[in-house]
Amino acid sequence: MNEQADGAPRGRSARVQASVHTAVRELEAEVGRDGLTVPLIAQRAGVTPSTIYRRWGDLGQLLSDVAVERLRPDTTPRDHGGLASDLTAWAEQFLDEMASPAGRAYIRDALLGDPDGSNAGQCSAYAADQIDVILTRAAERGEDTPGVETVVDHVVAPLMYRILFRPAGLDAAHARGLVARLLEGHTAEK
Amino acid sequence: MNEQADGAPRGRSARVQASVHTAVRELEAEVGRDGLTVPLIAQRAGVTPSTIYRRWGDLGQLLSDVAVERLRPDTTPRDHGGLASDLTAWAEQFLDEMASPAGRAYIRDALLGDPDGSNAGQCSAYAADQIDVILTRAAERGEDTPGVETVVDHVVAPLMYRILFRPAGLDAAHARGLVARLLEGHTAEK
DNA sequence: TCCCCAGAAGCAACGGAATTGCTTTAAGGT
DNA sequence: ACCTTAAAGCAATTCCGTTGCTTCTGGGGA
Repeated sequence: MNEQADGAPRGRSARVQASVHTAVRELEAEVGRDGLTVPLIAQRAGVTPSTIYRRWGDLGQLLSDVAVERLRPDTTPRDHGGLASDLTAWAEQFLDEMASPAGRAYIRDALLGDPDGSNAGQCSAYAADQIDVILTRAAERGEDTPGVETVVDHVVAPLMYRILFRPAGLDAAHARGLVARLLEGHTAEK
Repeated sequence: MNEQADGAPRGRSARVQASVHTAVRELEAEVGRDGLTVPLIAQRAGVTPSTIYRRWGDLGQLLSDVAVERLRPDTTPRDHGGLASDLTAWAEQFLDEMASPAGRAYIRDALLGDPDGSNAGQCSAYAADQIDVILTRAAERGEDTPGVETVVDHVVAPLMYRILFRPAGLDAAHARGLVARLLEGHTAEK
């Protein structure tokens, strides 16, 4: 016996996982990030604390899971008709989402409760996937494109580094400059 | 009444701070990063737990302090006679120290228990200072140099991003490539 | 020199989070 | 329809985190 066609997924485990995740999101909005506690989340989710400890280990890893879920892009990058404008728009949006207080908090949580680095890797993969879409589209147009790794190194990494280590003096202009420099450099060395 | 000329600094506060820091370092080596706990550290340091909680807030912030202390560079960058070799050597050493398991743990701790971002800023400042020394030296030789911000964006940031988000496939060759690309790009667009 | 005062550490008690052995229930396969 | 296995519930225990109050250190002023 399985579930219907709606969102409710298979089995008790999945139900628990879903209710815990939504409990985290709800409580995060209600009591704030620092008011979160495992017993509190458990109560809201209609679950015993030990269940959470056994499945996630501790609060940090649970928050890390939820954070990664929230950092997943919900749309594919818009098509602006050219590589430069596609990348620029994407970088600006990326910066917007990640540099906000909420975005920074999610990044921190994701890195924090992540012993083996798999959650952080997932975040990086999200960005790489988005960039890959943009680059593939550009290549199909016949444009000359840098590699995904190059874009990650010279656009994503600088933005993320500044978000984490030097929040001051980071704006859309800087993001645009990074993209511009990347494309100049790429076509120049071609 | 003050202290003698040796390392023991002024007053009870400083003595406590020192003994707590050394207790953290000792216990980190003995019981491992995950075995650390405030009461344990307090006992080793000959201090009551409440003292630590009042001074540092929680374990995370204490570890963040200790981590930043360890991430401070202990030497000025070696002079290899040219900007390219200076930067390359520095990048390789930076990667070596930061990408090791111990280095990654310190970076994580420094970022983690750092509500206002001042510790992370300090880490970034360490790297920027080192780079500034190299660039200034190059400028005095009459070499054409990029700005510190540019080096941070295109060498430090990519390395740090990969350390944090994508530990796999990161080696000295990649660090060298980043420096090479930076200097090409810089002279090319001049 | 002595005393006083502000700040920091010690002490102790309490609330609640984290952990664990055992039991119970649900899901899926035979 | 049963049986097996994995996951959740339950309950008890430990000890971490927190706080009000007391005690002590050490620097500055009378």
